[in-house]
Amino acid sequence: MAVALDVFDRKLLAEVQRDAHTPQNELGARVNLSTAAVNRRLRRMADDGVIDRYTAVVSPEKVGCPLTIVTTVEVESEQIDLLDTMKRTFELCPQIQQCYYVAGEWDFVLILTVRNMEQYNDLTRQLFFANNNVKRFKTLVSMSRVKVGLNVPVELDE
Amino acid sequence: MAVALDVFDRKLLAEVQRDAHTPQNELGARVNLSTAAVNRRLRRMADDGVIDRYTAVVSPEKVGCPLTIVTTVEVESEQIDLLDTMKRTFELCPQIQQCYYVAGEWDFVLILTVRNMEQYNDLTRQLFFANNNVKRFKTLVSMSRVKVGLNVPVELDE
DNA sequence: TCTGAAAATGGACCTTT
DNA sequence: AAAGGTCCATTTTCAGA
Repeated sequence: MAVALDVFDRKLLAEVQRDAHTPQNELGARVNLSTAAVNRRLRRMADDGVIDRYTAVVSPEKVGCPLTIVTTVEVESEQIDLLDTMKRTFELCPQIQQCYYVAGEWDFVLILTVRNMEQYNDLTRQLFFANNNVKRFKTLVSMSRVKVGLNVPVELDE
Repeated sequence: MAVALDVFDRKLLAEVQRDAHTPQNELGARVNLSTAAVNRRLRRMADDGVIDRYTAVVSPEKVGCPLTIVTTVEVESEQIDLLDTMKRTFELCPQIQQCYYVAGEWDFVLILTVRNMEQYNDLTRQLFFANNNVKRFKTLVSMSRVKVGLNVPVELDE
């Protein structure tokens, strides 16, 4: 599953996670590699799935979704097909940025981005109250997005 | 805080959140706009902070960080400077992808990406056990990353 | 919106290990 | 073979008319 990555690859990953718009010649200067080599490595990592995709990170506040909410969900039954339809529902809900199926006190952890409390309230009805398989859920309202990203740590030494 | 966005802007945001490497002429074709118009709109949204940054999404599994963990933390005291140093500590930890300061049963929700349980265990020592202001914390180990992203929902109608 | 210059990407080809 | 470098064609970005 994991892919062999040398120091150059890891440095490049750190750079493009920080800023994917850095031109390849600039990246080359930073990691000590020609533009062409940078190009090849980035392409290879994209082909290998090491780089999953490139994306624009949008500010939720600026587009009118200032409210971030973390919701934990406990299900009634962990029957496979019930879980699967539940996962699908969560995946399809645009306000759900992230959904983790977890072991522990809860079954799902959701990260939501919503316009306001009313919208969240509506969503709880659709997603939880209307779903027989939701035993209970807990809402944690974010007061501050202290750190937000999907950056994966990479070792830069050696 | 929020910025006025028309349908074109919102469609563009949806596109670049999906794939930031789509060329601007292609984007133009999709939303019915000239390349130059797309260029200007994207630049303006970046200048306005609507688009915060561009980033490469790296697969944690492929780089040897297959374990995602959600941790909730309750603090002893909510004294401002204690909270601030705590936030700073979380921000600086590379394995913490996300940190939300929340209202409710817990004070912080963390999303971590780690190599293995041992590394997580080490981190709990550093971050929680060594910190007097951590009253308790709970660990939820992710069995499946059902949906992962930072996509912000945008209305495409009208 | 169109046109064209500047910048960036990515392939061809040769060299090194 | 695998990976680097240089050079060149193509594509993409981006500003001026």
